[in-house]
Amino acid sequence: MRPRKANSREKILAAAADVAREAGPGSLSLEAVASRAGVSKGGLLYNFPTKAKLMQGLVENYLSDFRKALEARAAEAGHESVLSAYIKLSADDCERPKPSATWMFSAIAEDPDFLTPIKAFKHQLLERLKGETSDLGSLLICFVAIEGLRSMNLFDSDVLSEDEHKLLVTSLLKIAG
Amino acid sequence: MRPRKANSREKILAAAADVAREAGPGSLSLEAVASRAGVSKGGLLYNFPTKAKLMQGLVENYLSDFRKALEARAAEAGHESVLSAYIKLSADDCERPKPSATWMFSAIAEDPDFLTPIKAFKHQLLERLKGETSDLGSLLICFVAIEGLRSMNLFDSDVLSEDEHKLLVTSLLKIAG
DNA sequence: CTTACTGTACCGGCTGGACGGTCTTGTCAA
DNA sequence: TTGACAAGACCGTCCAGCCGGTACAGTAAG
Repeated sequence: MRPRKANSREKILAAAADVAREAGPGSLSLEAVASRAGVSKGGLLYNFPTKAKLMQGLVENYLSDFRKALEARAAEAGHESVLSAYIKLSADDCERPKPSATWMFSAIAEDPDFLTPIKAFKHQLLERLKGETSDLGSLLICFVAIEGLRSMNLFDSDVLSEDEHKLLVTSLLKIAG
Repeated sequence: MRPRKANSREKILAAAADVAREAGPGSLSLEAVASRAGVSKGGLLYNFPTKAKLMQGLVENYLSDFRKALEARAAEAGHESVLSAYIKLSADDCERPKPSATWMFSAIAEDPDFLTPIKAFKHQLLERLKGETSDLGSLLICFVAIEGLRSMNLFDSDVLSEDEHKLLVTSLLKIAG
């Protein structure tokens, strides 16, 4: 069974994301995270014995959230394809003004391999989408375009206005079929 | 004998990119760069008085190379638009198996603001492309798709096969008009 | 030609601070 | 009492930036 105060883990994960976002990915230290989470360093190290484990936790948390969100969207009525669900989900994710996954940069700095599960997931997702359509060209465009949207959000590049963002999404949904 | 006329600056810049790529963005230390460049720490600090200056140098070097390459492509015969030149340039850049700009992660870790010039350039580029076409929707798709391609290359995500890469590029060129 | 001076390019040891991880010492619920 | 969990002082390591040197090129007076 999980510890009695199971919320410490999640608080720490959230705190880590906050610190990376607000203080910069290079300032993600154990002390900063602990302090932000309202926990001592020892407490943090108890939940995540190593910084690597913390990064891993961040990645796993991110992936499970992503999976859930995508499944929820895909199950909604009005989506004729997983691709359109993916597009809409990503559009919403990237509409939030502030990037939420800056911690990825910290993880990469620590060890680029931390992102392997995410790459694997993306690959898996693309395979799934391939089975859904016969127009591979359009699928690839949509897939890469979403990747671009997400990366622009991650890098905090606000080169697209709100109107452009909306136009982009409707255009993508159109060619997605 | 030490090369008296050696252009250490460029050697250092190249070495920094190499170190970030091979040892990981988190291992970009001044000593590592100096050693890789065949220069002492003091020599490095002589050319770049601060780590921040080194990052800045990396960004400026990257941008000037990018500008030159784009202008060269655009000037080539057979390009009816800057957009198609941009697409082809990016396709070629991303075909190289190894990411070449991993140092960006180091720069972000140091201070996210280092990438501001790059964002500005991208914004400027988009404005330029806007003046070229009347189909804003297609332009936006191409633009973010390229962004996606580049980010996938940067993250070393090889989710697309070679054939898929080619199909994507031809599809993009088609909707680019 | 030679000696003395000046500025440039580079060297490498040092240090102060930050950070990850360990260890000892609590604390509190059952 | 006990054992899961938390606290934070402490230690070893790493690194950016500093500083006092070295080597050499140019110049120009003697």
